Amino acid sequence: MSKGYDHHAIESKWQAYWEQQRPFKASEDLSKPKFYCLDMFPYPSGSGLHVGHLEGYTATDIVSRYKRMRGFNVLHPMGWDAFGLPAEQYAVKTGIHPAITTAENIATFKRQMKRVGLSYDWERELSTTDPQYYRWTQWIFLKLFERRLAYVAEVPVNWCPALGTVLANEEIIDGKSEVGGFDVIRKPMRQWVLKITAYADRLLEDLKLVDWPPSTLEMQKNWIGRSIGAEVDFVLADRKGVIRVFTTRPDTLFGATYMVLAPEHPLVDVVASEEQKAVVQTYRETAAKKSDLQRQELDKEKTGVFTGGYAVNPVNDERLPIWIADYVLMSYGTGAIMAVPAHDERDWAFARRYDLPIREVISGGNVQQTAFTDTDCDRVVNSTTSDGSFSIDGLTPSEAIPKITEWLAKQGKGTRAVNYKLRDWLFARQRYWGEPFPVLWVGGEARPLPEEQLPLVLPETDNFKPSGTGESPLANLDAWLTTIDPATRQPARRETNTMPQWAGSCWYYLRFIDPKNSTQLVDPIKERYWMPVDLYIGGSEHAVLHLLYARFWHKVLFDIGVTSAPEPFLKLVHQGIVLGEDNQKMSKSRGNVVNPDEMIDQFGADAVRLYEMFMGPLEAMKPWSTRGAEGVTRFLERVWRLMVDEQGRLSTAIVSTAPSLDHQRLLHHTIKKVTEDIEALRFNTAISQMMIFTNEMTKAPQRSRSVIEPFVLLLSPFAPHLAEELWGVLGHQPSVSQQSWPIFDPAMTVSERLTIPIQVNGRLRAKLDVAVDTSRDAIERLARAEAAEWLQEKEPKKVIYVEKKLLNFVI
RNA sequence: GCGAGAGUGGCGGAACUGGCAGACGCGCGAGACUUAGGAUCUCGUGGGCAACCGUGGGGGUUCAAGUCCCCCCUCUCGCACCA
Repeated sequence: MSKGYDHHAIESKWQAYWEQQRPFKASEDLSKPKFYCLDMFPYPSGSGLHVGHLEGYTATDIVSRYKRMRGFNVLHPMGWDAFGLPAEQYAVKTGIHPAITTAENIATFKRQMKRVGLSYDWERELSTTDPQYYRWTQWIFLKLFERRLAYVAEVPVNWCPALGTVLANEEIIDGKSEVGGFDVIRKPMRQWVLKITAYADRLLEDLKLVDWPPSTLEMQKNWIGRSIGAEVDFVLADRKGVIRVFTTRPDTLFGATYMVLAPEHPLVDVVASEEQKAVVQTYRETAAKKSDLQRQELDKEKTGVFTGGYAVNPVNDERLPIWIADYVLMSYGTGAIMAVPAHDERDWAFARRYDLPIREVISGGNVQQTAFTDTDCDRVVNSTTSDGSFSIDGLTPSEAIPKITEWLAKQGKGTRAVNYKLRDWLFARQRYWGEPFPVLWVGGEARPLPEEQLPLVLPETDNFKPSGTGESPLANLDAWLTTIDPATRQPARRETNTMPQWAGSCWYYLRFIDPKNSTQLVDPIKERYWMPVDLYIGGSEHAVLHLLYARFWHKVLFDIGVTSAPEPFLKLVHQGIVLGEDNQKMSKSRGNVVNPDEMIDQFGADAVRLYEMFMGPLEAMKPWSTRGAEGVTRFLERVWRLMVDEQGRLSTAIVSTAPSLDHQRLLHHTIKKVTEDIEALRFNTAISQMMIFTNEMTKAPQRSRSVIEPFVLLLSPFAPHLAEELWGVLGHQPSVSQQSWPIFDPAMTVSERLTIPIQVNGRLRAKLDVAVDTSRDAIERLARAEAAEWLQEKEPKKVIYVEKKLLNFVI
């Protein structure tokens, strides 16, 4: 049997070498240029690594290996986002402590990552569940609390009376509990909330500083949902009180014909007349029973009832009937609107249904037929006060908006206002497997735990079932629960909520910089050196929440001087979803899941890495193809045979003599292409070029070392095990990772002959093979001869010559 | 409905600022070496007999359009009564 390319032997050999030599450690020498290359760290689930994970991890690994060879000090770490619901649910079912499950899963993930040859600096490994880590998560919470960015509010939770527990959104399917299928209702409970809205403007503004995919930027902007308009006060007609509304269209104020309060609005009771009280009450109760899902149902006919009350339009003193309707949400703006049916689709539909007047105040549409919402080209009409002292008639809406806003402000009836869709962040979970809050309750007041008492360690228990009161399982642990407040020496009860999974992932990139620091979250000198993250790769499912929460915490940490850069992640890329061979999403039920371990057994880690990158553009969604993996395996075998003979020795085709000019050019072109493609994360085309190189060299009976050796280096970030082995076969000491990245000579990337396509009227008619320095005249003369058949002896009207590119006769 | 991205051979996909459409790989076909080939190597492979036709469809700009402009269709992702 011949000694072919044995990926099993080669890969385990070099993995053992890396394990021992640790060549991927980030250096503490802070004088070198740095590159921080980060993956979104995974939740270590029971099912192990997925080929989708591997796509992103391979991409960052190639960049990291490449950057090291370019002389950068590279920080490429990995850790575990290990708190979370699945381990806890498993514990409830089996009684096995989540810490045990988590440790096992981490071991699996780590083993798989090492098998793929990912060049992480494992000395920086961290887990969010480690008290030495979550000590600092708790510390950040104390800072948020100190700055009044963490507060307690009554917030509705998903309460399942049958199960006696609070449920996470993920545990509810179609309004029923996932377990048992019981009803779930909304019930207000005391909750910790983080004031992310205080950072809304900066979170929006600073998106200008980052290089992120447009869709992700857009999603963040929409989530923050900033809109500029005015708040306007409408005085109640027959009672004391004021309804304040938010509107983005104060220019349509003269067109308001009724008002709407959200059913939960506190003024409803004040406004409702005696005769209407009963209907109003019924409507409110129906609305309250509806789930969010039902209330948001599309195409639903709008409903509402008249309250019997009236308010006064501040611009014309008109009496406007006040309605309640569930199309107005208590959670946005002021929970009340002025309705302008002529120029708002929702108000128009509602007015039609309940026969309310529609008054046109912007010309250009037919408001009896449909709402006219354009603001670009048309004019304001019917908008002058009865005494004529104020008018916006004749202006365009965009001119009218500032004018009327200013006027309202002068009259004390309104003000310019900015509104956000972004809500404060509900930060508490009624769970065991999360970070405990460093908070004590003393006489109904929340008191922070002193910093010296951190970490507040999650207490041991074997009962992971919920307490039955809606509190977390921690409420069952009396010995842990009751304590003494160190400040006042009074009896205290610990906070029983834990933090959501997002908490640990909000700042882990900072801890990788200085993972063992026991006195600080991160050393400021190291932080200034390493931050921001230069390249961050992970799934687009985190486009909003994780990335928004992390940016929020980062900005708070920036404000207290822990971080030095305004934004944490400079460049962000989402790897595309890897579909099954059937072009469907991979799922156990479809049976189309590709197991990375099996693929590595069959083809080897290098082939799997290479195929992951060769499938297509990193960001695109694309199907897995085992045939395709075979294809790149053939490529690696060809590379092997380029240098190694059948006895496993250096091939006699490898020579020390100078290469041909063609081979030199091919090499330099390949260096250029691979280098530029890695920089632009176009790994698929980099691999194509290496295939072209290999195909050419396979044909050559003599392969010069001076072209083969640089090629092995180019291949090394992609197929590191094979590259190390070949480097050894070529007679060099390990490791390729210590070699410098090859440099191309621009002079060598241009060839001495050119093919000039000859067109007649833009159609390709001939091709000319000429020396690069052939003059235009000479080319044209040759071209006329070549294209004579098509020119038909006519003199072309025009001859277009693009330098070294093309020649086109126009006849 | 709104927003973002995308539509190229039998398949995955190339084509940097408008300049040879289909690189590279898969699949397929032929040949070579072989007792043998599901190994390896070489050659071929968008359609059409041809003139020609071809980058979702229809217009346009240009000497020249996958690439730029206008209209439309389809798919993916996100948001969805946000006043």
